[in-house]
Amino acid sequence: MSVIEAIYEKCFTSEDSLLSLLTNEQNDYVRHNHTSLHYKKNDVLYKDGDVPTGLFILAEGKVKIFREGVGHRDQIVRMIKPYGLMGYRALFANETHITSAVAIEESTVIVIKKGDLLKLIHENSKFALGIINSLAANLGFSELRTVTLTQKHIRGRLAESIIFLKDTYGYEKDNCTLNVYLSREDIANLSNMTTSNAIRTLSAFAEEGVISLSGKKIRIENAEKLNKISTMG
Amino acid sequence: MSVIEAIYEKCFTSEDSLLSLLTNEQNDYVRHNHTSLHYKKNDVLYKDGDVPTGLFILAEGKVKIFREGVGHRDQIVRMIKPYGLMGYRALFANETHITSAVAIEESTVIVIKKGDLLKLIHENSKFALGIINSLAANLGFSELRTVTLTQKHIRGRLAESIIFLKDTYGYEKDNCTLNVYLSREDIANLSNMTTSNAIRTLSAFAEEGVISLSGKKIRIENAEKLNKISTMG
DNA sequence: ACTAAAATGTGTTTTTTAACACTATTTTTA
DNA sequence: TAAAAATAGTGTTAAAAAACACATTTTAGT
Repeated sequence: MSVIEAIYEKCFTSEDSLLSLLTNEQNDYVRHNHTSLHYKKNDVLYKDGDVPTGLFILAEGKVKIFREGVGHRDQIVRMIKPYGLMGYRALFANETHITSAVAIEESTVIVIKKGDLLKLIHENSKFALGIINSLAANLGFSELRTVTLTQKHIRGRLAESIIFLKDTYGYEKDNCTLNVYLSREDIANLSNMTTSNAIRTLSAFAEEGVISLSGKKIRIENAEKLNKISTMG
Repeated sequence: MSVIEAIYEKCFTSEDSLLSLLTNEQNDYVRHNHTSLHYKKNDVLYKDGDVPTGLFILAEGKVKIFREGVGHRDQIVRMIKPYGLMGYRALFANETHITSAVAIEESTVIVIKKGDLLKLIHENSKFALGIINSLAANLGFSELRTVTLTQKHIRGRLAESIIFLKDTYGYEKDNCTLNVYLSREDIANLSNMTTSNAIRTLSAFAEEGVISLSGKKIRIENAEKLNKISTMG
């Protein structure tokens, strides 16, 4: 099995994946009834206003979900890691998309179209509960985020974003470099601040020995201090 | 049938209520297997940190869902109207509550306990889809709200909150008075601003003829202008 | 009805952060 | 590989909104 095939396979079998909740029969059905899409860095998966077509499951890569707000300023509202779900919120709410999804690195996606998805939910209550669990977790994240983005000061917001990126994508082998590479602008859009302030505050953290920077690489040097900044503001 | 009984009955039959998706048999089951709770203004339904016990359906009244943030400043993240669901997000995410729910006026709630709820979902995929639809709608609201609360300026945020209250609770018989009475502090907590600024900005809107104020009564005098303030900032 | 407490309202000061203007560096691409 | 474009970085100014300090009014409890 090639590397690509192995990754693809895990999307159907990993217990982290929603698809692992399918019956053998359903699993088989989906294997023969889905679309597989490949995206390069900066490619658009869907955009604000589009009609949702189905459930997107990220097999490999990283995706940002954001909404354009006042004066072309984007707010990143979610970040997707492998086995994460996308494009289903609008579908289930019977709305058009209110956010856009863009690959931040090369990504592979499995798409299950609306009709098939509803069939799976109808047949399999465990699968339905998996969807419910995912939406509930997302809603919790969004509500927590609303509070911190509105109430914490710049340093607290940035520290929290760095911790969020660590929790979502983890470290590289060295156990301290964030396993995700974002532009300063994306970091700003995640943290509700201007790009200038993201740059400035990252530099301040580096100066204080909390993190260290080298291009887009961010290393957490003092996790405790970072937590404190995130919590205390 | 008394007024109370009629309200209660509608919760099981109104097509706006999730319970209308139940089969006759299930409907009957729930009628005999639920708790009915009554709350006075300012009573706590559940609070941040509590273990979720079941699905709360608001039969009558109004409830605010909020989270205490930095320095005891609350952020209201949802407002519930009759037939609205509460307390189910944490339950489905297998978490403790991350928000608190407090009645803003006398309220009646129907509680379906976790076991029964899971049984209903297992048996009835339409009901499951109803839950999914509700979570998806809430998530959309939360994501939109995150963007406006972080990006709009005070006037835009307050205007949007007033429109939100109108959309949620509607007008009184006069067709222009908001059918909900909030303290200035609650309005501030809904709009991410200090109480002083909520008071000041409400006065400014009244001065400009956009709204008129009389105690906790808010009348929309110029909906078009209000929309413009909300949209343009 | 009377008092204490809570909520509302207003002016001033201070803090935070965006906006702006620009340089330097890195990355694309022609 | 040189030019152009995009990204990163820095200092300064301006705007927005919080914090603070009170006065006034309304509400709740005895």
